[in-house]
This record gives sequence, structure tokens and C-alpha cells, in this order.
Amino acid sequence: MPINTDTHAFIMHCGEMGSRWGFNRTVGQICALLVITPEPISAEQIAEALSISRGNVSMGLKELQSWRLIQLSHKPGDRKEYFDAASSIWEMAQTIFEERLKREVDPTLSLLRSQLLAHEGDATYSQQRLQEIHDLLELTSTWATALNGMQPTTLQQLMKLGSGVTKVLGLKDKLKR
Amino acid sequence: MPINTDTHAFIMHCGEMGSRWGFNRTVGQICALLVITPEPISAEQIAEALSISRGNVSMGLKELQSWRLIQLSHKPGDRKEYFDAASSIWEMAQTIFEERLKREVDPTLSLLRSQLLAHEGDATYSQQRLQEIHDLLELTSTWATALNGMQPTTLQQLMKLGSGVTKVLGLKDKLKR
DNA sequence: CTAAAGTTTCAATAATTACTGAAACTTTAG
DNA sequence: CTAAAGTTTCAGTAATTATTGAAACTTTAG
Repeated sequence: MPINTDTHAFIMHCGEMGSRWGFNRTVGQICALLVITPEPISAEQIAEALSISRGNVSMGLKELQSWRLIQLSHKPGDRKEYFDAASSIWEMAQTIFEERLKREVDPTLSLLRSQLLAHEGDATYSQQRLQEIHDLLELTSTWATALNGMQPTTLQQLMKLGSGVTKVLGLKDKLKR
Repeated sequence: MPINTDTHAFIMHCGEMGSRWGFNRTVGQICALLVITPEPISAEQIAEALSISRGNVSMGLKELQSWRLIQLSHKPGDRKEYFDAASSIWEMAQTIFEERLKREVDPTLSLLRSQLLAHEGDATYSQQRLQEIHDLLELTSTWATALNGMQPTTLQQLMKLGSGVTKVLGLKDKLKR
């Protein structure tokens, strides 16, 4: 694994950012390495490239599989396993987004659903606030899922519109803020 | 601070989710408590309600201020400081989104910008990949900033459209996936 | 079936992050 | 100016999370 200076800097950066992105240093580094490397590489090569233990690589790969970010492959006449990024950058970003939604929003949404269900009548301040949060998360979740269901190219076109989308809404208060 | 069972459960839940949302347990709990409580409360009341030390509350409040999520107020004839959620649920969500973008995306974007600038000519595989990631992050960042600049009601209307927005694009491949 | 090649697990430990509480600092009433 | 009320800081410690490496497990070639 010959790694040039910039590539190395990028991998290290992803390691440091890892925890902010929802996983640990090692997972961030492995993911970056697999994205940057043209062909599938073995767990051993990963361990060597990142100077981490074989066991750590195994756990990291398992974690990345739970995020659906890596692909497994084999070479003919070689029983080692080789790993590669699962898809294009855009698809990977969508996958990460989807998984994060599942991990960061879903648990709270289901807690709120059951709490609100159990106290439908109540109109206390805190109940109202819980209702507001629930509605926000529900709408966000539904919307994010819809966006994630689009093809990357469609999504890109939509995003390029920026706040221009508000035209659809036929609103005059487009950009008051 | 009289806290009912559900409210308490919600606060504890926010503490546990805290680390997934980009801050620690205490910060998650304090934030939830302030959102759920009708009037501003003092640091001492927070410490008591959550059974945590006064020092920890102080650090938590500082952190929440860096997120622009809390408001400070005073009562006449009382020199204690009182704290409250900074704004509506929607505005708070937008603020969190904005801050997370700043913490999770901006550092990587600026690294990539400088790396790509330094190697404009190169057409290696890894350079191409870095370029793709850069473009994705740049578009995402710009788009997210545009959305965040909208008023909550406008944003809500937009979100309610779901994947219906693709109509604007005049595309026939709306929902292939 | 056996041995070699490869992978995973997990107890021990290292590294990191969070929390406490007492001391230091700041502000204001008198 | 002083003392009391309030707030912040931070060294020490607790709790959590990440990492290693050796043992256990799995797979397959022969």
C-alpha cells in the first residue's frame, strides 16, 4: 500500500473526525482508506497501512459492514477476503445519512410516540413541547427518507436549486431572514 | 423542579442520545430540561433536578452557549442567572443543524480545498476521489445553508412536499429507485 | 480427517472523555 | 472597601471507550 502524503493526511483527518461522524478513529481511517484505494485490499494490508492491530481491523470492518459501506470480494485461487468501498461517493453519503437517521432520530421518535400515545389528553406545557419535538422529528424523518430514495443525480439537481426551490411553494416570503 | 415520570424519562433519553448528537450526556440532559421547563431556571436548580455537580452544570451551560441553544435572563431583585431554551423547537433544530455542519463538514471541506489546490494537475485515482468528496461536501454545505436560511414555516411547507419537489426539476425519472 | 491459512472474539489494558468538589475568581450590596 | 452571593476553573478521579494480542474458532486444500 504505497500512500502519498496527501492521501495519508486525508486518512488521518478522517480518523480524527470519525467520532464526530458517528464512529471511532479506526473506522474513520479504514473507511477513508477503502474509498481512496482503487482495488480491494485485504484486512492484513489495512492493518499494515494504518499501523493498527489485526483484531482492530476486524472489528472496524464489522462496524463498517453494519453501516453498509463496504463490499467483500475474493480473488481466484486465493482464499483471503478483500474489501472495497460499497458504492459511489454519493451513494455512500446517502447510506451514511440513512444510517445516522436510524441511529440518531428513530429511537427518540419511538420514545415520543409511545409517550404521547399514553397521554393523549394532557395539555401540560411539557406535553406540548414533547408533541412539537415529535412533529419535527417525524416530518424530518419522512422528508429525509424521501430524499434518500432519490437517485444521486436527481438529488444533485435538486440541491443545486438551493433556496430556489421555494418557487414551488408559491410563497412571497421567500427569503425574509 | 417537580418533574413527572415521562418528562424525566425523556430527559434521561436525551442524555443517553447526547453523544450521538454531538455532545455529552450532561449537555443532552440540560438541553432537554430547559426545553421542557416553562420558565427560566437557575444553575443550582438544574444541578438539583439532574443530580449532578454545580461545576458540571457550569461546563454544560457553557457548551450549550457555544451551540447558541440557550438564553440567559435575570429576575428583578435577584442577582442569580436564569437559563432557558433560546428559541422555538424549529429554530433550535435549525441551529443544531447549522452548528453540526460547521463542526462535521467544514473542517474536511477546508482540508480538501487546500489539498486539491496544491495538486490541480494530478489525475490519480485518489485525487479524483478527493475531488468527488469535495464536490459532494461543497454542494451539501451550500444547500444546507440555504435551507437553514429559510423561515421555519417555509421550511416545513417544503418538507411536506417530500419527493414531490422533483416536479420542479421537470424530470421523468422521479422515482426510479 | 488433518493441518494450514485465515478470521473473529474477548479479557486485559491503554487512551480518552466526563465529572466532582474545592479553590479561585467575579460581582454587587451595604 | 468588605463580605456575602454567585460563578468558573481545574486538578484529581471516575467512567467510558478503543485497542491489542493471544486463544478460539472457521474454512478449505490435500
